[in-house]
Amino acid sequence: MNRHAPTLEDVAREAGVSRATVSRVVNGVRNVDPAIQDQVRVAIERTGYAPNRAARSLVTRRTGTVALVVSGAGDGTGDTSEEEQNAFAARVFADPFFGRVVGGVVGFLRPRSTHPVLMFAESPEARQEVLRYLRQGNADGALVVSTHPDDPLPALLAEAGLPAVLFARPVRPVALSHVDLAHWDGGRLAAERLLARGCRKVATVSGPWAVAASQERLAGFRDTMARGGHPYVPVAEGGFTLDSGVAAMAELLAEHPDVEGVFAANDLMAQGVCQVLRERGRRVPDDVAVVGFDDSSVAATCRPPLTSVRQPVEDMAAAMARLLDEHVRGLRTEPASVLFEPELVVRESA
Amino acid sequence: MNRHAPTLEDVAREAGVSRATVSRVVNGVRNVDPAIQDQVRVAIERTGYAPNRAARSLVTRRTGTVALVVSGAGDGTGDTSEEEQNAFAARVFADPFFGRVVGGVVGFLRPRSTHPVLMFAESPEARQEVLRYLRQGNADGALVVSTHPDDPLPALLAEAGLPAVLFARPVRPVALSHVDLAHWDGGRLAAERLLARGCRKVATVSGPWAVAASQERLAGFRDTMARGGHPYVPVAEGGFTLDSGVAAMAELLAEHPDVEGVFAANDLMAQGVCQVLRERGRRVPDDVAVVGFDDSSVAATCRPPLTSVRQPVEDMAAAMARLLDEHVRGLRTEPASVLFEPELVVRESA
DNA sequence: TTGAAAGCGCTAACAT
DNA sequence: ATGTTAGCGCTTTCAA
Repeated sequence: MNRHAPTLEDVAREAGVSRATVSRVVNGVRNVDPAIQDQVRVAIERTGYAPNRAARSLVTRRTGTVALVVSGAGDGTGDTSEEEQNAFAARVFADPFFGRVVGGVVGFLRPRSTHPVLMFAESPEARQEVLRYLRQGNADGALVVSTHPDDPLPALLAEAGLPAVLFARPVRPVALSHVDLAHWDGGRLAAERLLARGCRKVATVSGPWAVAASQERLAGFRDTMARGGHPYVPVAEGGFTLDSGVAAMAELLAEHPDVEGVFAANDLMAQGVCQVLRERGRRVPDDVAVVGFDDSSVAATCRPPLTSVRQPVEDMAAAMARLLDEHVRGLRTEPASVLFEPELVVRESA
Repeated sequence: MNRHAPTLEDVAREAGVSRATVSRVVNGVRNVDPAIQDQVRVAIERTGYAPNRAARSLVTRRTGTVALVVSGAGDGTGDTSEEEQNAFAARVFADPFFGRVVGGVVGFLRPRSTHPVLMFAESPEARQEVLRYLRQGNADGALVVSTHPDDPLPALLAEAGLPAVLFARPVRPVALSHVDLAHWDGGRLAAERLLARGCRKVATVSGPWAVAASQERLAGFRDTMARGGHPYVPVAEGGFTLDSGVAAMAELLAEHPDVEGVFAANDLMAQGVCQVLRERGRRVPDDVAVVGFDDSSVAATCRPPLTSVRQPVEDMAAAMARLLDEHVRGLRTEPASVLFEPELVVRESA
């Protein structure tokens, strides 16, 4: 028994036609006699033929694969051990946000029979590896989710002329398409909710200063609070992690023990906020109302469940994949930016 | 300016040698004059050459890619909408276990310049897609993590003669390599800890009956408790989720309000156990000691931090990747099974 | 509408 | 030690 996978040639022989005709049928090109199409299809069935990806890719110069890159800003000063990389992967997956990104990307790609290659780019070597990978034609382009504002990868990608789409607008402009959220509006929604509940003393745990989204959420929140008659809003900076939320809330509570409402710039930090509040004997939402951001899975599992500003991450991720697809297929040549609107999801915490 | 990527031919011309020589240098084959090696390397540098993956793959019949498949047991009776798929992805990523698997896999793969393609196989169509993908030569093999004991994918893979390695021994034997944990010993470790703390009334929240690992953990726990003089241990079945842990503990507490120690078959459920306990006014560990399983990230973030039976998931995942690599390279022809030992990690909950 | 034939860029015999 | 050459399986002009 020959363990060789059947080729176009085999199918052609079986169907009594030429390779070219089989190719046309396989690729759904018109101009093929319906009767012959059937013959070919039967032959394909009988031989168990599956087109060879490498051969096809060699001539079409397309791979039907995209890289999904989770990118940091490691500068290579630390060691790039396997340990460190594991830690990076663990951190990434610990954030429920990323699972939603994957869900959205896969949702778009799968109907097109393509699947994402997962790459981490947290060090200079890892970034070079991403570039090498794309240049070798392992994938047609990259979907990049940066975990850090100083991430150099987008610029490298743009420079190399490799198709890529970013999640969130990069701090320094880069000639790449991206999707983003109207963060200012998200901050506004949080403020409106707290205002509507009658909270007078409010505080906020922001994301890292360096992240543009943090600033916009904060601005939207503050501007709206000011317009509502509360010009001063104490802020503590967090790092989008549970621990940083805990620390920030402890700090806030020390200086403003009379706080009645808190807006945390993501759900993970909001969870930390709730923990601290409970430990200090404050009830949520009776004593202190808490609004989170993202509407991630922790929003639902948190005690109490979090009222949160929903970021339609799945839709945004799917949009990234669509943009990349358009770029790769040459349907789109100029970088585009797609903006999504947030939405308030009311649960128990506020 | 020609936007064509440089080929071997270009490098050869630049270096004044033949394509074959350049190929040898690129692939690190000996028998090449050191001086010429340098010439070639310079030429590669100057041209910015990167080997074309498709062309290489076409002749070597290897892709340097592996599929990382997260597999369920969907039977296609429900709708396989994008929504459902998103939900599956979200559920998978909500479990910190999976992040560790990815970390371990990437840790092994990356030094070899290969990267995993992420696939979900929760429906019959998705499973066929995995088979198709592998048969087309998109990847050399699959690393399969099943979320359900009745997962039909392993058998399909084995039948098709596609290289694959499983996480955990499948319920019905399949001719594929796998890695696994000595679950019985894990249950024993949990029991020993509770026994050592002097807990007399203990209960356990098990994993789903259908999962072999659940039964083994339970058996190890019960046998050891019995040997320690506690032949009867109440059990409530959980589903490895936070909610199921909450429900199971509520049930247990209703029937056994005097419980002093609880072993939950994973950390997520242990977290649910702690939540219920706290809500019912029981302090952990003072009133009730709780031991989790996995030592996942929630073990550390849980309040209180969980004492847990550590499963070396990263190492196990890396071992999967290694096994697959050996199978693909033909270094290993018979299915193998690699067993790992658990370890107790003591924190505050017990 | 169909077939013949020329490559895509690379590796691996084989020849030198 | 190096070069020559024959494909790998597919798509795609170009003819018929």
